Amino acid sequence: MLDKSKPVDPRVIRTHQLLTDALMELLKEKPFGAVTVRDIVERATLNRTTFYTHFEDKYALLNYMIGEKFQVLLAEQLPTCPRFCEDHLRLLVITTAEFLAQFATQCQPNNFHQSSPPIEFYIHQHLYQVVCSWIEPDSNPVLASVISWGIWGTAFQWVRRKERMSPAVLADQVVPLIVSGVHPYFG
Amino acid sequence: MLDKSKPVDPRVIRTHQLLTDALMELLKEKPFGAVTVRDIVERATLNRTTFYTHFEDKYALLNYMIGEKFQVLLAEQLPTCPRFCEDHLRLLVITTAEFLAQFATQCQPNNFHQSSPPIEFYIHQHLYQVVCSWIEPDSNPVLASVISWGIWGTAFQWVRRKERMSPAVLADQVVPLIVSGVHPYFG
DNA sequence: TTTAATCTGTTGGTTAATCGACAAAAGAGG
DNA sequence: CCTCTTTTGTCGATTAACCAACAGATTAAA
Repeated sequence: MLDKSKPVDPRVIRTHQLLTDALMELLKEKPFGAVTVRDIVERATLNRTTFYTHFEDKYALLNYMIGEKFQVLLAEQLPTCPRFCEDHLRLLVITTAEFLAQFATQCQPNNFHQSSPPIEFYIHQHLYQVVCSWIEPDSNPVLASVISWGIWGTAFQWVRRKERMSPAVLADQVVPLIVSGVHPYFG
Repeated sequence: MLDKSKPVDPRVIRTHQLLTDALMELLKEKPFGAVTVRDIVERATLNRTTFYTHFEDKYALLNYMIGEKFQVLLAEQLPTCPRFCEDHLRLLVITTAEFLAQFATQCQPNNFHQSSPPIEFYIHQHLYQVVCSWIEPDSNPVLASVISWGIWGTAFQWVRRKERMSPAVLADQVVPLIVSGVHPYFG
């Protein structure tokens, strides 16, 4: 996004909604790589110029869309003021897994895994931001990376399996590892 | 409507759609008399000023909406080039009856019959225009009135009945009367 | 009746969306 | 390879949507 602050003008909100809705529809029909900016704006009944006043390119829109949808899911699952603890970490892992799974089913089966870069990559950035908001990222700049990539990678592999355990069971196995891993840093 | 010609600007098309969708939603919840312009624009996520650049008042919007929906239904039922004949007259009666019935079920049960003026009134204008497009209205200015009001009034009473015949049967009874009535004028 | 609140319709100034056009880059097919 | 087509990203000018504010009408309550 060109301007990261939350939009207030109702026209901007509507435009963002139209664009994300259009992209989501198109991802049900063809892989992200085959989607053009023209496709998106035609589906959204918007002018192509308007697209570029809001997003650099289609990758920026995809990133924005995933962030929005992930935030909505997080807001539903997490308490109002989440913090870095075992319970909330568990919910974060479950939500991430469910998000990837839900997204995979929404898109065409072959869409999800064959784009370059993989669509799943875009979720990590938002996951990282959540972890950063929980810990003090300046104290140890690597901490948030290890945690967020650990969660992301595990969920990434998990969602690709045909036979996979439930998100809750996955979280039960992941969280203790993270907690014991970061234990030295929290006494 | 302030400008009767079909809108071409995609923003105008979208605004019209948002307004009619909002009004239709509100009519499911409360009678038209209780719907304010503010209600409509809030539901449509539009500014109140924008409403007045397109419509005189809420009655004009209702009229426009009914016209649009009626036209869509007509386009589905009638052939591409309808004319004044028994077959197409029959389809017109059926479509009118079905439109009123469908509209009545879409709105709250008590909404439909207790507004002032009755919502049904707004359909006549569009019915009249269709009949005018079929005959030569200048030759006999009363002809279109008698036909359109005859169809409208019959459908109006028909839709208020608890136990009512099918639209097709209704048309079978109405059309012969019209045809024999206007027969002297068409030799 | 008076007061307070809401709805209506309008105005002028600001911001976003549209449009046509353009050059450059990327693909497709011969 | 070259040509034809499509896509991409950008530009300035036009139009529509937004917003705050206003006066007058309507309605509800005190």
